[in-house]
Amino acid sequence: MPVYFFNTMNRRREEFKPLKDGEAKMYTCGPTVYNYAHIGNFRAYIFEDLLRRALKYHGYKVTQVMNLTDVDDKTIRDSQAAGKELTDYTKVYKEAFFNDLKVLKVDPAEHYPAATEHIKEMIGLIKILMGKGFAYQAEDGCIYFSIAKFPAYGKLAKIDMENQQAGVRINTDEYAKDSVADFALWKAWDEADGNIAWDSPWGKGRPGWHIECSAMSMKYLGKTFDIHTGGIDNMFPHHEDEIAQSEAANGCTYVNYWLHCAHLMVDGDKMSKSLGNFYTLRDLEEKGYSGEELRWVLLGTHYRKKLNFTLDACDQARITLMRFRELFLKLLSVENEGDVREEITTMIAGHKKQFGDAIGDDLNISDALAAVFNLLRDSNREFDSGSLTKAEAEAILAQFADFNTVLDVFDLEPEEAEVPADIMTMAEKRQEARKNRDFATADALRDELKDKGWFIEDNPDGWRVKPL
RNA sequence: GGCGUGGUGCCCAAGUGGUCUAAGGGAGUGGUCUGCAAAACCAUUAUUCACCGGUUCGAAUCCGGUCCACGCCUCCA
Repeated sequence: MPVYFFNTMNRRREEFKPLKDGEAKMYTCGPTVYNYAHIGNFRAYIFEDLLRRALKYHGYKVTQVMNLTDVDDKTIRDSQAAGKELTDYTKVYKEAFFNDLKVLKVDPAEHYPAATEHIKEMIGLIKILMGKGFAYQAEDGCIYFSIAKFPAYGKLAKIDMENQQAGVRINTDEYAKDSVADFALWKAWDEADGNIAWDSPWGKGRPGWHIECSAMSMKYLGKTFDIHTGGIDNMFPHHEDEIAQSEAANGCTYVNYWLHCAHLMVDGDKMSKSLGNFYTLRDLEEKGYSGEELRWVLLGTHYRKKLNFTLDACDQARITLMRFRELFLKLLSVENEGDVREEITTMIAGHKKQFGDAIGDDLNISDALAAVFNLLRDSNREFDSGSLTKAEAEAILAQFADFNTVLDVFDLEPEEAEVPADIMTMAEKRQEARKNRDFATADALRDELKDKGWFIEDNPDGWRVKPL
């Protein structure tokens, strides 16, 4: 079954044709570890997780690289402000980042190269660019990439450099570069860098931001690879610069498919570090939301569409996931003997097909979730009819497990909550009252239990107590 | 100024030339069940897809124009 992606390079939905059959190599722009990542960052990481899981669902072997930017203006600035060594400072946020990924059930990438551990590769790449005449050393000692030497510059962002207004806030006089748009490959050391410096053929200094992605993707994925992902705002200039560096140095196509994820908004406003209106995962965990609930919210909007994040949506996610949980509990309780009826097999297969087609069609999550909800509804209906066999219930649960390899939001083996003895006693007293048709007492006890956080549910064949 | 995205029911949202009198979720309403609830299920809520014009046997889907909202061009996923 073919898989399709919307390729930003051509602004079209295209069939995915990997360089090597059955394998997908992807590179993802990772975090700059100078602070805790916020929920908007995680929107992107969850999109990339969905992408790799969708590829795997369709049988691809995935090799993903995600870089960690642990040296740049911000990490240097903030580590100095904190009075810490750079590596000690970034270590804290690296660890926090991996912990957050775990909470959100983001599958780990195959490689997480850190910029500071690949200085040698970056210098090597800059050497090639210098050798081929694409880069030059300016009077300030920095090495710049000369955009004028790379005519294809702007092909991803569809920017024609001739027509660009010189940025309103750029003071051209401050720069030693030949052209304002030229970007730094290597930054010569200055006092603000403190003790952060590496030796290079061009004097001591540190790499520019863009060069790390080109150098590290080349090392782990090759000169040309299948998929490059990132946030829409990284498209220009960062990804454009990556293309320029890599294609100038290697003389071949850098990436075949570019996938960009839209922004996350909070209550209708753009969220960003500079605006300061952001939630970290910690903030939301403190409010009592689980990783699965947040994952459900971040997963639910198609990646190319702006996602409006609200706490209301998180509350809703809890209720929705509870609906599934209730179904799983019901299915696990089925004991009827018997085979799996043909119609059940057909029903399950139909929903599986819808799900697979949807997730393979540029990650159409809405349609994929529709399939999941359709299975929920049909399963409930079958359960209610009372004819469901244990084998059928297991087949349905197996299908949810299959969906869960992509979604990873369900607990497929939920357990009934432990009910404290005093709560149980009250519930039993209520049943007694109901039996005697003393509904006033029964309802009073039900209200009292509700105040204590427990809910009594009467079923045709009994009753149960569950937490609110 | 340049580049780009989007406007689908009360809300979120899929669908991008015929099976669309438009999927799915939320909310509402009616019903089955229940002592009453809850849960679950059933029914119901867009002859219509921002607006105007065009192409076509046929358009939410293509083309042109208008209006509105938003993003990037500057560190940011």
